[in-house]
Amino acid sequence: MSGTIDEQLAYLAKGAAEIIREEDLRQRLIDAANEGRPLRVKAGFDPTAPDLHLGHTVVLRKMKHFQDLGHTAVFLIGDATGLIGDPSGQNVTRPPMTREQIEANAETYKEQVFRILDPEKTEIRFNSEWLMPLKFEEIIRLCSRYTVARILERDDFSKRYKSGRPISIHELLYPLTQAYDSVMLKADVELGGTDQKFNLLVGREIQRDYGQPSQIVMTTPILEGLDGVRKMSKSLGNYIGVTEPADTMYRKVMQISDELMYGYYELLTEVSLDEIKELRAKIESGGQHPMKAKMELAARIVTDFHLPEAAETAAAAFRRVVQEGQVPEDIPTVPLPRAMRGEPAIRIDKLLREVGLCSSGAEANRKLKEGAVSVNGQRHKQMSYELEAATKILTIQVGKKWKRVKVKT
RNA sequence: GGACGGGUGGCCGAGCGGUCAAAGGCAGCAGACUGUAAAUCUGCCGCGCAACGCGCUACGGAGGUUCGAAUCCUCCCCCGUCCA
Repeated sequence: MSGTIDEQLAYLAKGAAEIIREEDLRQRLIDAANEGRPLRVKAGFDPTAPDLHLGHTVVLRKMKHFQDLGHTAVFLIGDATGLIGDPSGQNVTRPPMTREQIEANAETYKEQVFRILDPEKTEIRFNSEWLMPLKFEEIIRLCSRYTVARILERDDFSKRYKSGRPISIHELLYPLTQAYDSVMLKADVELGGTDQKFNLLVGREIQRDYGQPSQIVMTTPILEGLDGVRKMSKSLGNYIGVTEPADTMYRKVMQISDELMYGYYELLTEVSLDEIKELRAKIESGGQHPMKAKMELAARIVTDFHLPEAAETAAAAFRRVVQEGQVPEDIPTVPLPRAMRGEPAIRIDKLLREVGLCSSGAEANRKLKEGAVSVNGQRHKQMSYELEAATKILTIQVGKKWKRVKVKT
């Protein structure tokens, strides 16, 4: 543990949306220093999707900051609560997951978190450990400590209730179980996105009920997805996964709007707020091209999850493929479907479907008409394609998707 | 238990016997523009078929009425509201 308490506080507060309560955190840091005991900093993750994405990393980065000061990160995998599905921010009940799905997802989590967290100071836990053995009696006891009215205060619950959309009883249990996790883990601090605020606060009260000091709640801003409108999430498809290839990651970052770029700088890099403000001023006054700043951002993000040289390779690929419109390097090559071999002309619409460039023949047809299809660099609109005797490989492009088809061996 | 309202394409939502592959919006895809974008504009947006057409599948499920049903009837399933 290093630095004065004020310095530590400032370090931790940076990029946090809210700290409840900051005075408590100060005191807890002092206590930790005096007792020589690291704080237990909890953050829970639902294994509802197999991949972590940059949205998750906002919280993970904050955990890392605590680790930098010597504290312990408790990475909680909500395998038991995954059976409920966090209703936060949802307007519908989530379908529950199967045991197998959850376990598979939890496994991939483990591999991914250490791209950010320090394994030496991380504890990975599963809440099934204490939730599954819970006796009915104990569940009743837990439930008796909170009231329906208070649970319904939660924004999404009250909205759903008022608008006549269903809320299942088990969803009401979610905040309570999450709170119970904090009790079992003896959490000093719990981190989460601002949409988690309610759940995190319930933890404070339940801990008190169980005779523990209330955890400090720290929320981080919600990272917007690539569309710049909705929260980054796997199910919305507007995400960048931490295990995605460098090229893909780079390209996705470049696709965000200029406006969104500043938010990403703030939540996904260590660049300070002052520096970001400066960058913004420079761009708005015309002193710097926004694209350059975005490339810089893309490079930083790629570097966080890949080898340093990957960023350069990705940048080069981006320049070549997207900016210069050249053929990408890593196009998958597939053989010509058996049924189509030996013919002088190829039915391109069928081929697109067989090769997976289009999901149906009807779609392939539309794409042809729209002029989205190129064969060997030439836009092609006809259904059939006359093969020349010398042609061995067809390089086919449909919009952003590419494939090579081996016509002759 | 009773009364009422509802279940439509990935989502929201109109349609309430033929002209419905189903208005409109969102999301998505493609093209144009550009800085790669965003914004904007244009087109597409169930599947099959060498096709400006024909066929098939679709409006919670199963039957039925009708020349014809997303639209009417019956039963069932699911959801909501109010009363108890």
